[in-house]
Amino acid sequence: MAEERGSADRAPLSRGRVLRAAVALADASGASGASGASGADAISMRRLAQELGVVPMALYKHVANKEELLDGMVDMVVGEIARPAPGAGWKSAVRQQILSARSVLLQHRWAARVIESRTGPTPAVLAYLDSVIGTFRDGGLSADLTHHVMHALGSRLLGFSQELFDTGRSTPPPSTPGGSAPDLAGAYPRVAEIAAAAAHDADSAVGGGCDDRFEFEFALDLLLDGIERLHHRGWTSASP
Amino acid sequence: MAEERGSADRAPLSRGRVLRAAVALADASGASGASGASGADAISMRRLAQELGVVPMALYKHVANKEELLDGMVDMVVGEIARPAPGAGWKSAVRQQILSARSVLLQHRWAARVIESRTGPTPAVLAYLDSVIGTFRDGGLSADLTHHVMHALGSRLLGFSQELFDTGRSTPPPSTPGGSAPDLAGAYPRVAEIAAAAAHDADSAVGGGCDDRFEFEFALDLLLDGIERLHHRGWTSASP
DNA sequence: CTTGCCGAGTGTACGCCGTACACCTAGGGT
DNA sequence: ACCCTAGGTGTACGGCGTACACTCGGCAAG
Repeated sequence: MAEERGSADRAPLSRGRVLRAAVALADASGASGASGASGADAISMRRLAQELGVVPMALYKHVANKEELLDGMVDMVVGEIARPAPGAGWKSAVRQQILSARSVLLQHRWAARVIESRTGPTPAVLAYLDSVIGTFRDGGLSADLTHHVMHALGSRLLGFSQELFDTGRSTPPPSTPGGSAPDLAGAYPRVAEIAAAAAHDADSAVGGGCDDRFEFEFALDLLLDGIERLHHRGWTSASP
Repeated sequence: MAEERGSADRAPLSRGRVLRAAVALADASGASGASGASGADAISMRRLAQELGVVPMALYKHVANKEELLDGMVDMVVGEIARPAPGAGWKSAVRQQILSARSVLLQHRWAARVIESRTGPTPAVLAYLDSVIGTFRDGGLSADLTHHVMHALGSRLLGFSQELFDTGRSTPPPSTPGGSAPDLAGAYPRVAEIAAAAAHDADSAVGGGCDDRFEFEFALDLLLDGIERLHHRGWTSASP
C-alpha cells in the first residue's frame, strides 16, 4: 500500500490525497508569478483535478462539493496548530496558543479568507475551541466569563489579524493610479499622521507596512489583560 | 432632469443609479425565498443589469469592473454611518460611533463579507477612519497610541463582530445532518458547556443564538477600557 | 470459470459568471 | 450638414461548479 511510484503518480486518489493536494495548490499559488490566480482564487475543482492528473468529476467521488473541499482544507490547516505546553498559567497558555495559530495562518495565507467564507464550524475548529475553552476553565475562569471571552476573541483565536485592509500596500486601488499622492496627506490628514507613526522602527516587516507582529500582540495583550482583570474582579454577566 | 417617469423607469442610468440599485439588490437578496442566491452571492453584473432593465455590458460604461462596483457599494454603505455627537469624551464618542457602524452593517448583512473581500481602502472608509482617528487625537491620545489602537480595533471599527462562525445556527454543516446530536455534547464537552452558558437570558436574539449585541459590546468595552488605561498610564511603544 | 455487482474514474453537457470587442444610435457642438 | 462622442447593444470566449450517464477493472458468489 505504501507504494506510489513513477513520474505520473497514479496513487489511487483518496479524500486525504485530494485535501493535501488542495492545500499544496493553494500554498503554491500565493503571489503567483504567472498563469494563475493567487491564493484562494486558485482553488478550483478543475485546477485541482488537473494537478492530480485526473478529470474534474473524479474529485466528487471523494468530496461532496466544493464547500466540503474547503471545509476539509480548513480542518487540515487548523490541525497544524500546535497544542500548548501544559505548564504555564491560562493567560500565557492562551497567548502562546493564539500566536501559534497565527504562525500557521501566516504559512497558509489563503486560509484566512477561506475560513472567513465558511458558515459553520468544522470538526477541527471545534476541537481547537474546545481546547482553548479548557485552558480558560482549568485556569479558574467561570463558564459565564469564558463564554463571553470566547466571543470577544472571536476569529483572533485562530490567528486572524482582523485588519481593515490587509495592511501594507496602501496607495492606489481607489482613485487614479498614475496621479500624484495628494490624496492621503491632503484629504485624510489624520490618517496620514497616524500612518506616519508607523515608520517608528522598520525592523520586522519586509517592506513598507506596519509591524504586523507587534500590532497583533498589542491587540491580543489588550484583550488578555482585560480578561485577566475581569477574572480577578469576579466579573459576571451582571456588573457595573 | 428631475423627470423620471412611467412604469419601466428609463432614467438615463448613471454611476449613482447603478450603485444604488446594486445595494438595493443585495439588501433584497438576504435570505431569499426562492430563485436567487443570498446576500453577496446575489450581486452579479448580469443580475444587476437585469434589475435595471438593461443589458449587462451597459454597466461597464459606469463602473470599470465588478471590483469597482463592490468598492462603490462599500462606500455607499460606509457613508451611511452616522457622525458622532460632538459633546462627549473620546471614549463614549468612539463607542457610539462603532455601535452606529454596527447598526448599519446589520441593515446590510451582505456588506461585511463584501468589505472583507476588498484589498484596499475606499475613500469613504478612509474618511471614516480619519474621523475616528480625529476623535482619539482630540481626546488627547498620542499619535503613537492611536496608531496601535486603530490596528487593535481593526474591522470592529466598522461594526464587524469578528465571530468565528457567524453565530446562531449551530448544528449540522459538517457531519451527518439526519443523525442525532451526540456530536457536540459528546466530542466537545467544553464547547457544549460554554454553549449552554449562552442560554442565560433569551431576550434580544431572535432564535437560538447568543445575544449578539451583548457580546459585541462586551468585546468593545474590553478594548476601550484597556485603551483608556493605557492612555492614563502614558503608554508608548516602549513599555513593560 | 463465469457472472454480476460495485466503486473509482470518464465524457459530455448545462447554466452561470465576468468581460473583450465591434457595433449602433441619438443628441449636440461646429 | 457634418462628425464626434457618450451611452446602450449583441455576440462571443473562457472559466466555473456540477448533474448525469457511461465505462472499466477487480472481486465475491455461484
